[in-house]
Amino acid sequence: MKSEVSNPVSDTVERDGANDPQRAAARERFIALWGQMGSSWGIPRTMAEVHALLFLSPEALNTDDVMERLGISRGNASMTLRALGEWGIIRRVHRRGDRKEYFEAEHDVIRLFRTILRERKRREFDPLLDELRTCRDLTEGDAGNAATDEHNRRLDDLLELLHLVDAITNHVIDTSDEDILVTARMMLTGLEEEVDA
Amino acid sequence: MKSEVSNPVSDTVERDGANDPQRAAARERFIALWGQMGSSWGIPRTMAEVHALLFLSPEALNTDDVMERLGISRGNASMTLRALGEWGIIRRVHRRGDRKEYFEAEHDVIRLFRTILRERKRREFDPLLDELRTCRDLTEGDAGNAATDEHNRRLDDLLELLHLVDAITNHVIDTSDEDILVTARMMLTGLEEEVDA
DNA sequence: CCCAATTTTCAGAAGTTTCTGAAAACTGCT
DNA sequence: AGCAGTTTTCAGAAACTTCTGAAAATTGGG
Repeated sequence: MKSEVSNPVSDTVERDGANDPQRAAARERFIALWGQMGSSWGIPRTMAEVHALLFLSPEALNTDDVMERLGISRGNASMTLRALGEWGIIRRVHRRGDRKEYFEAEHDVIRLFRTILRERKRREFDPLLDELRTCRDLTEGDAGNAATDEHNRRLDDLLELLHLVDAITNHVIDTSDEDILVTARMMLTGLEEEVDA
Repeated sequence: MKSEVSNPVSDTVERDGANDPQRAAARERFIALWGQMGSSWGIPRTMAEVHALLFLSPEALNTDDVMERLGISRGNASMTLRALGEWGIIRRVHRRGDRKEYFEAEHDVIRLFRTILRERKRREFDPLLDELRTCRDLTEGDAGNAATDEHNRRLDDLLELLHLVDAITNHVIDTSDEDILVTARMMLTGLEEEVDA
C-alpha cells in the first residue's frame, strides 16, 4: 500500500492522521522556510528542516519517520538528529515496548531561543572574543608608534563593543523564562512609547 | 624589487610603512580570525577578510592592494569590494591625480554593528517573518480540529517571539549612536547590579 | 551468549559555494 | 574619437560542505 517514492505531502497526511490538507501544506511550507533560513545563517539546511518537522509534529517521531518525511538517508538522519540533540533543542524519548528511539522538539519558543543563543555564543562567540583579546595583546608593548597606537585603538573599540554584546547575551541567557519577556518589553516601552505588533 | 609571490606579512610590513612586525603579525591574525567568524555566520570568508584588512588599514587601499595582501584574484576582489559597499560597511574614496579607486572601512564600531544588523534583518529576517505570517494564515480557517489548533498555537508562539525580536531590533537600529550604548548599559545595570568587564 | 533490530560511522559521491582569469565594458584624458 | 588604465562580468575550475549507503557497532530480549 505504501509507494516506494512517495509524495511527502500526501504521505505526511496519512502518517499523523492529518485529515487537514491545509495543515499539511502549511507544514511543508514551514519546513522549507525554516531550512532556507538555517542555511543563510550557517546551519545545514537538513538540520533546520528536521527541527522544523519535529517542532510541528504532534507526536514524537523516529529515525525512519524523519527519513521518509524528508526524503533523506539513514546516515544523514542519524547524524542530524544527534547534532540537534547536542544543541539541546530536541529530546530522545523511549516508548515502552518499542526498541526504536523517538525524538521530540522543545516546544517552548522562549527556551528554544535561549538555548540556541547559549549554544552559538558558547561555540562561536566566546572563542572569538578570547582570540581577539590575545590578538590585541600582541601589540600591547608597542605603544608610541602612531600607526600601532591607531591599530590598538581600533581593536580596543571593537573589543569594548563585543564585551557589551557579551554582557547582554549573558543577561538574556541567565534571566528566567518569566522575566525575559518582561525585560524585553520594558526595554521597548520604557524608553520609547510604541511596541508595534 | 617586489617579488611575484610574496609573503603577506613581510610584504604588508613594507606597504604601509609598518616597521612594527608585532603589528603585522597581529593584523594577519585578526584577518584570519574575522574570516573564520564570518564563515561560521554565513558570510564568505574572503568577504570578511577583506573587511578585516580595511578595518585595520591606516590608509584606504585599492583593488590591487587587496589582491596582493590577501592573495586573491582580481575578479574576487572586485566582487567582494562591491558587496561590502552594498552592505554599507566600506566606502569608495577617490584620490586626485589617481584613476584607481580606493576603499576604506567604517571605523566607528557602533555604526558598523548597526549597519550589519540593519542589513541582515532587511535581507533575511524581514522576508522570513512575512513568509511565516503567510504560512500561518494558510490554516486560519481550519480551527476546531485538535491537531490543527495545536499546529496553529505553535506557529503563533513562534510569531509572537519573532515579533518581539523584530521590535527590539528596530529599536536598536533606529536609536541614535549616542543613545544606544546608554540604553544597553541601562538594560544591564538597571535590572541586575553587575555589568562585568 | 546469541540473534535480530536498531543505530552509528565514514569513505566516497553529489551538490553547493566560492574563486579565477581572461574578455568585455567602462572611464576620462588628449 | 582613440586610447591606455581600470573595473566588471561570468563561464568554468577549484574548494568545500553535505549526503548517501553499506558495513560495523551497539542494544536489549530471550
